[in-house]
Amino acid sequence: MSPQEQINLLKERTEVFHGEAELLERLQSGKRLRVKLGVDPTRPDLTFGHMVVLNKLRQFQDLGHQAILIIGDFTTRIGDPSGRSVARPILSEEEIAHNAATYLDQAYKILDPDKTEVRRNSEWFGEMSFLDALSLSRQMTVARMLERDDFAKRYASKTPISLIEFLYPLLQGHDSVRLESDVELGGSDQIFNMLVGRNLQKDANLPEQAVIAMPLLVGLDGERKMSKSFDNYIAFNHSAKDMFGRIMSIPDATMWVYYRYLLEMSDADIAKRQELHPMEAKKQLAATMVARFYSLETAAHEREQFEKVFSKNEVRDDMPEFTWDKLLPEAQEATLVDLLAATALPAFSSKKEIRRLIEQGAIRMNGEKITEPSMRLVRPLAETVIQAGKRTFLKLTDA
RNA sequence: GGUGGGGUAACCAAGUGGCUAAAGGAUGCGGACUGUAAAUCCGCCGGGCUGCGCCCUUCGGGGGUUCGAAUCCCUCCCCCACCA
Repeated sequence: MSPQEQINLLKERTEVFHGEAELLERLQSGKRLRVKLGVDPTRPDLTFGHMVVLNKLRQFQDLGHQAILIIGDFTTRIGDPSGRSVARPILSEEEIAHNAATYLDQAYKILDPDKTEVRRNSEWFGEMSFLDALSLSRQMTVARMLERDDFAKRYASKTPISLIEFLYPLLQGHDSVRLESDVELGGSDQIFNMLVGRNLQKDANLPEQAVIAMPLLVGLDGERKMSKSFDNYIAFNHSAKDMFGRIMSIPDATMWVYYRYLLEMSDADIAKRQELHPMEAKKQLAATMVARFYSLETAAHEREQFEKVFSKNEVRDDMPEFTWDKLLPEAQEATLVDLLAATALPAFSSKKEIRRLIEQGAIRMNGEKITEPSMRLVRPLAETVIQAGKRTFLKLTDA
């Protein structure tokens, strides 16, 4: 692919693309690009929000370029200033190693491991002296810092800004100097920090990195950005069932955003999809994503199960099984409430909650609605399928 | 260092002596309906119990006043803002 074609492709779906001209030159010189992405070792769970950036990184890899993941193990020790309400716990070596490994496992669902280099920024920060740190901070001015939009706003509204927050972008930028990255990728909340990297590289007489910011993906509610703290996310590690179901729960309008950023579908293809029935389009989205993280078979299975439960009002084929022996080994008879409570399933968080479910007509045994909260069961028990609402199913056997 | 504001259900936020397990909102859950775990409507939403009634725990921690406190007093802890 020609350099210009590469640029055109790489530009797709980005929110910000700085340094296009220099990047083109470098491509024309035949250079294999070094593309950097920072990783936060305090949060090992990747969500579909991360996928937007990872997809872009993968695109670079597919074009033959080198991806570099930076584990911010040093920066973690300082604590990310944006989460300043609560001091972040300092992670131990082991925790960082563990989180990094977990992170990589997930990231490799998208990235090509063979074209990925993993680095820790303690490599260089660990040996820097205070003097080094001071000379690093000389490369930034307060005025330049205050250009940053969120700092400017906070300063104007007299919300405190700690000095360390000023330092943070410098650290991130210094990573770029050390790695001599040609491109830095990130979410659009990272734009400023990434631009600082450009400045520092320039001061170090290095070619400046291009800065590519991807939009922040909207969450399941279709309004706020996807984030764990809003609980509106889908994680790489969600089960196939949950992944499928969660996608089905997004508002119709949001699914097109997902088609665009998660499946990287072209506008033309999206337009075609929009002719489908919205439910069908959403099912296809859900199935494609599940296939990506699990398999085609799993995706087909989940789609089938979903239709069974929600369209036909039937019961799932696969459900957890419990035996009376394990639940209540001593008892020869028990109330339904006690048995369900013993399963410890999330839907049965307390006995009160289970009674509530029964009172609301949510519990079915072998398809029959139970209305009596004090219902008792006696051993031996024939195999019984219990359903609580639309999402919780279990099979109960005697032993 | 000074001044002022604040800590309420594991989220936001009312409530300043009893009728407060504590308004309202958000989230969540259930039901109905449907084109989906979309939308809409209705209901539930601290826990326990031989349940429509009783018991236990809860309003930053501790102590006190009172027949009775989230609400008053004392004390301690923590957060925030403004001024230095």
